Amino acid sequence: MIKITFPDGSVREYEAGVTGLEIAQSISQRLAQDVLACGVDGETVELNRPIMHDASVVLYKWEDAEGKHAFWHTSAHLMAEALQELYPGIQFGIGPAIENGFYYDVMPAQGVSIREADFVEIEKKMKELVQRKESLVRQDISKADALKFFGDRGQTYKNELIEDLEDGHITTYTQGAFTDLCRGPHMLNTAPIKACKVLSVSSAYWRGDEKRPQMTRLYAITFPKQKMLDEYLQMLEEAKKRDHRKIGKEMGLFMFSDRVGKGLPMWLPKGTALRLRLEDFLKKIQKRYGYQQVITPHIGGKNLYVTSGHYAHYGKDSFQPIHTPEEGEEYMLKPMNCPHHCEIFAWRPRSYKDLPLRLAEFGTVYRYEQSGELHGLTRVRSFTQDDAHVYCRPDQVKDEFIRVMEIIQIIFGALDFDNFEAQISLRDPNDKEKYIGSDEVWEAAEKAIIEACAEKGLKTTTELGEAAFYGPKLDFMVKDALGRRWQLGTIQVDYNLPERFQLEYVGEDNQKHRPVMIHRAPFGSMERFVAVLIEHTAGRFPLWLSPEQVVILPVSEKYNEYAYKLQQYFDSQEVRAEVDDRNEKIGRKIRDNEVKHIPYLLIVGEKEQSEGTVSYRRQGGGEQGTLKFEDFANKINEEVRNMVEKY
RNA sequence: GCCGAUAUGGCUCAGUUGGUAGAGCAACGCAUUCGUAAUGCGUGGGUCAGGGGUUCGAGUCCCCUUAUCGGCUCCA
Repeated sequence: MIKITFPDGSVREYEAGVTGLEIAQSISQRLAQDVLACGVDGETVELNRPIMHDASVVLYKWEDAEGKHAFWHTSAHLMAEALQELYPGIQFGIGPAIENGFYYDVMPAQGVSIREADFVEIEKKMKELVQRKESLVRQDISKADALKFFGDRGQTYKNELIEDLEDGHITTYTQGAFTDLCRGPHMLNTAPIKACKVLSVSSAYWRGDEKRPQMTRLYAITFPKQKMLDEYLQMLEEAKKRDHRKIGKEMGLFMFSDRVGKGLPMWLPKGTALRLRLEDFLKKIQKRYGYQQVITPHIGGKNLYVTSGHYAHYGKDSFQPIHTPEEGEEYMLKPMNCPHHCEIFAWRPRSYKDLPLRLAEFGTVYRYEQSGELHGLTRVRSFTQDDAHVYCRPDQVKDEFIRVMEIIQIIFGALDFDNFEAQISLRDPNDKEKYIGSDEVWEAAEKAIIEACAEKGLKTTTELGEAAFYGPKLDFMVKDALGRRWQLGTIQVDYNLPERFQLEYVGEDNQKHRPVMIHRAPFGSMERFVAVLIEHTAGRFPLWLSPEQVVILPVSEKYNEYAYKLQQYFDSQEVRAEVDDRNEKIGRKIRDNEVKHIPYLLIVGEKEQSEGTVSYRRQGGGEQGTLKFEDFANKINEEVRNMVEKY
């Protein structure tokens, strides 16, 4: 007999060789039906894997990430099986489960392509295969046999994968006529897959290498119930309604023009009002944190970037130099503000008493992003960073880093951005060529970041090889409406630029010392931040009043809750009379909590020339009075500001 | 940059096997002043992304360019 320990700490005894499924059956029939995979001592395995020793066991259902993973991974095999039947001669790459569903990279036979129009056929075939209730059979296979097996079937990509595997650790899974190289784990058979949907087709480089062939990547998702698929698809539709590109267009926040150029956004009056509101908010905080504003030109001499090292790294992939009538004179659109700020630091001799010197600028920069990368406001070719550079003594780095983290926390907190991820990006220790600066300097910078995060108790993930070429960084990542991850705030410790610009300060010892530089941008870029803010607020959070009396009111399930707050102010005939006709209707709807019919996002109470007065009365009795429209608007502004800024 | 898809009035979309551009909303005008999915009547608005080709004839078929969308790669 062996002892099986469950997550709740309870222990049961079973015969050696018992399987996860048998354990589930011993608990309840219902559980046995729902369980998809099991964890044995931390490893997820099939339900029919015999357990030979004492172990801690977790039974995974659909609700568990591991359960979904097994479900989707199995579904990937199912789709591959369908593709194998539909597209003779197709070769398979990899087919993993992902956050929402799975994909399979395939290479159809020469001259064959898989198109959106074929999705229905694939889904049909998958459903047909499910009907056969085929079991997935796991088999250990030697490397030589595996190479022969897949080689005989012309699966060159699979063989390339096998080459990298260690003999003795190779397994395959077979269902019906389809055998795949796979580590598992899987469900015991494909029967639980009740609903499937091929979502999109695109291409992906084999093994992520742009020099390798492009595979056809099919994204799909499956569910144990048709209803769950319907709900998922509906959820996707809802998410599309929150897309900042759609809302930005509808609300008139920003625009693009082919004549101006792709990736070059233009802020319309309402969008500008929103953006300025955010900028003012940050400026106020920065003032409190001892920052000084500076303003620098949009271009800089090419030599500036040769000095900074950016030219060597990005020169060829940037907007190319601007030439003047002067022979040999070249300027570049600035792709970042740091070099300009370094010149400001070097403006005059600096004392240790000047440090930390915190220079802030809403600096518009220009980067030649690959055309296929452009995406709404989130990836553009001209954008404004809420940039600042903190020059400090080496012993001040950690404190300054922490102060920057505080600013980011204030902002994210005020805007209710709670589900961000903090990512520490370090250099790839195996590819030091990519980076500039000495080992000691890198180690000091990485240590400072790690310690600062630990000290602030920030939950972080660490990515190797994601550092900027001049230093490690801490990034704050937020997801958009469709779950795509975008980097917003960033803090970077840099020992290299001060070196390149030979920045110095005179220390207490009357000797010259090199300052350390911290790059930081809490919003990241105004464009991207506003994009993500729109998608977040459209989903759930209240409202914004700019100094121009623009209220942006997002619609969501929680809409009523926010609408109620506004109701307090709009509960008067006079307000209705003051705002223009269209907004009047909206005001009324808010009052009546008639929100289900309102479009995604509204602007309420916008009034350009108002001379009248407003009588207002707070709902539920209490405060009332009469104010000029302007004062009334300011009053609302103030209250909403307090509400939003919370601190 | 790469693979694939898309491109019709301000917006959302129709437009059957190629035969002289349609709707709703918006805008504008008049009436109405309470009409609480949004009053009534009327008006204007598109060389169907741009260019080339096939054809007696192209929004509809073919090619090129541009932009956008979904991914890949990239992201100072």
